[in-house]
Amino acid sequence: MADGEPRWRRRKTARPGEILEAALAVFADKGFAAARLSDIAAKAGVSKAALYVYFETKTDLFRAVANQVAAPNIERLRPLVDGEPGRFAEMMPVILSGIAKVAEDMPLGGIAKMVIGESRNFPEIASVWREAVIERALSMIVQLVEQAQKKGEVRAGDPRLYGLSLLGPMIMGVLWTEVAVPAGGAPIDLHKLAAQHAGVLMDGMLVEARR
Amino acid sequence: MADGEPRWRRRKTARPGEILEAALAVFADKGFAAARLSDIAAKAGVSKAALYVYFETKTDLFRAVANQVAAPNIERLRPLVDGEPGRFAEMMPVILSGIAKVAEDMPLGGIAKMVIGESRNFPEIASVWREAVIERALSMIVQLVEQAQKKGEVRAGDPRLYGLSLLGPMIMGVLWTEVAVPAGGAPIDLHKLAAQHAGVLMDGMLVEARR
Amino acid sequence: MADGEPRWRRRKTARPGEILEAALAVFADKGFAAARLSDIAAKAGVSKAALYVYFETKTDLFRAVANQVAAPNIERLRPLVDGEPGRFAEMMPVILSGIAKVAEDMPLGGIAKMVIGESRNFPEIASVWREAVIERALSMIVQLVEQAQKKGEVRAGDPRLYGLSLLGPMIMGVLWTEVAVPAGGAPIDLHKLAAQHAGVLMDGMLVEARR
Amino acid sequence: MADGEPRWRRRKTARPGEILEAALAVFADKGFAAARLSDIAAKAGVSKAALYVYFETKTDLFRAVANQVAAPNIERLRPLVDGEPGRFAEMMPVILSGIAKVAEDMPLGGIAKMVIGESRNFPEIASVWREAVIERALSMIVQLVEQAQKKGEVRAGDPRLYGLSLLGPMIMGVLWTEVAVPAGGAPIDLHKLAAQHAGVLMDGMLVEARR
DNA sequence: CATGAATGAGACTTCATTCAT
DNA sequence: GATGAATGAAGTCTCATTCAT
Repeated sequence: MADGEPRWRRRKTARPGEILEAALAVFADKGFAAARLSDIAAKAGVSKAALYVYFETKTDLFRAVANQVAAPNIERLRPLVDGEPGRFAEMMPVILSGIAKVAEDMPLGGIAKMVIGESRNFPEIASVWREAVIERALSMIVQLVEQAQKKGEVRAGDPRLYGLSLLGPMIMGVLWTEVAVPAGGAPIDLHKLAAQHAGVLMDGMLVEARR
Repeated sequence: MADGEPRWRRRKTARPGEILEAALAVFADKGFAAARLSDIAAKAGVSKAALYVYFETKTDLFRAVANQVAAPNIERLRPLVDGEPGRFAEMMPVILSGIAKVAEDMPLGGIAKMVIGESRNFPEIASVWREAVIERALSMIVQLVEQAQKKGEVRAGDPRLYGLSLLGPMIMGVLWTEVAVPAGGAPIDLHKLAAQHAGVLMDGMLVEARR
Repeated sequence: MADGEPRWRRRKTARPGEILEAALAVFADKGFAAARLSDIAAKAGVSKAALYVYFETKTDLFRAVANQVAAPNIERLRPLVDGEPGRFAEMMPVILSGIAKVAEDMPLGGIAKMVIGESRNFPEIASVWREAVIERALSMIVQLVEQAQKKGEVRAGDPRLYGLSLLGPMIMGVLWTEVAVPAGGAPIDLHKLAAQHAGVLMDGMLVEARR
Repeated sequence: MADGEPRWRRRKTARPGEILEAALAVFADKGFAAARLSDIAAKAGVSKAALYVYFETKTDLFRAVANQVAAPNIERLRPLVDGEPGRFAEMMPVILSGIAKVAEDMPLGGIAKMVIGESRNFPEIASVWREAVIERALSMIVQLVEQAQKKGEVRAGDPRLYGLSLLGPMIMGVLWTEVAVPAGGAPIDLHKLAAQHAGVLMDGMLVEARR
């Protein structure tokens, strides 16, 4: 023991990332107030005191998590609308299934739950998320809709509300998966939802009877 | 002090209701963990100890709020689908604007936020809400869709997913109003959303160009 | 209901007695601090508030119980030594089996436990019991011993310490029954103890061999 | 404040012991329910929260005190009967004065009071003490008596009851010192009691007159 | 007299945060 | 940088006590 080899050496620089990861998991699971720093520390494999080396307060850590995790979300969204915008009818399924795919890769539901649940207690975080993620996604869609309307592809109507028609079911699907399924609800296949919903957006639910 | 105001006057049966009301407001605002019994007591105009006359623990009170508040929700839903189910195309706008109306009358957004935020910490409450409210609403819609499909009014497709297409935007609208608007987002007119979304559901967003 | 016969009428005067009885049971069982007024009230079949009709505070009630219950104890002791004091050797078994008999008729163990346990918190009660019961009993015995010593029946020695030799095992027996038996100890027959201990007091334990 | 005294200094391994010591004092004095954690903390020179670093609950702390303090008691008893058991008549005074000595070194009275007072509220503790201390002491004596009876030194009779005859006065003496003396009773010299009681046990109280 | 309803004071307990090492 | 030990502040809950009826 005395002059032996240390059993392992810490990956110094990795620490903050590991902590953020652990914190995201716990915050997303429990919410801000119910999350215990001791749980986060344990999950990150460090002492409670170590958290304070990197983050000044619990609130700070929460902010960091929320913001840190917002960035990659935005990046994921960009490719969905970048480049030559094709015909609207062709874009929609791509966008919707893109969202379904993103939801597979990151704990989108947990994050949404966290942001929704703490929106009053941390207005700034709700702000950040609204501005950095939701609003950006929405505005991309609004843009697409407006362009499509100009080209005569999409009917007249408030583009923003069209955005909700478009996104709403996907978000509900994500929340359902996060909230209702653990409570005994039947699981939903987000990709099928994306596909069918794209159909609704294009042709409506009705068979013939217009008007 | 002598022959002054009595320190408190009994309002017997009213008390528990007043407490539940206050508790709903605070829980919906802050979430379970961040809600302080002193806030609830103050808002209800009683002492902290009085809460314990009617509810055994904070958890109990939360449960009572969540359950108590579930019942009227169900009642509100019933008229939306009762009676002769007319043509699907005529029902949809009614249902959607019905939801918009309900959202005006009760703090639907706050409740949703509360239930979503505490779903992991109180799985039973998520269960109750899923079963008593969401699932019930969804199944009413699923039923309508199935009937309409039989009559040839609605295209083939998973009725449950159609339900999400139908409800999703309204729920997103409600959450937007609760979460994003206080964080600086532009308000949404739920009735306009209902109307326009009904159009989407009927005819789709596209002008002519099918596929 | 309006002008009917009341279903039962309360035995007004009995109330305080019933309360004291209930209080004795609970105090003896739990001790002062751990005893809940609600338990006492329930056991007495009255409301908590009713206790305050007869006793000003919990402390008051405790005092009343301790004192009220001290009196009959003293009365029970009197016959044990009253009248012509016979020969000491004949008195001892009578006294000891008298104690055993008293222990059968009243919750002597519970009371002892109560007084012992609360002696620091209620010095006055320890005082009352010491003076009114223990000291009195002891002094009666001391007196007997002194008389017997004068008559040459009993050896020289501190009469007070003789008193402890005499009483100690009976008290230990009572405490054993109250404390150790519920905790799994083998029960003791107090009458047999009284008889055998009387033998010890008279002849000692040894066979012949006087050192 | 700058370069002043550190607010607290760690004494690592010492802490739990110091806390137990303080807790013993307070519990023995007040009983479980009436003991305040703040008193214990103050007496131990730590914050209330520090108690929770070492003990999960007040109950836990109480248990630890009762058990921790039982062990040394047992050790103290062992030498009293170990080794060649001499003649019974010679052992008795040794045992009794041994008890008197133990009572000088540790707060035997306080502990007894505590255990007796909380026996109903903490049956397990009464069990531990009965089994680990009382029963053990008693059985040692019972053994001695039985051996002595075989050798013809001690009269026939229930050895267990002889045990009570032997121990009872010492225990009463200890309780007297703890309970009655602070309430105004005349102090007792436990060593004198031991000596005189040993005489009683050997020869009885009577001068000549047998029977 | 009796009580259901209400409360103030205070207890135990938790937890984010800090300090000496 | 990292941590075990410690704590202050605050929260939930209990309970003796009071008040209007």
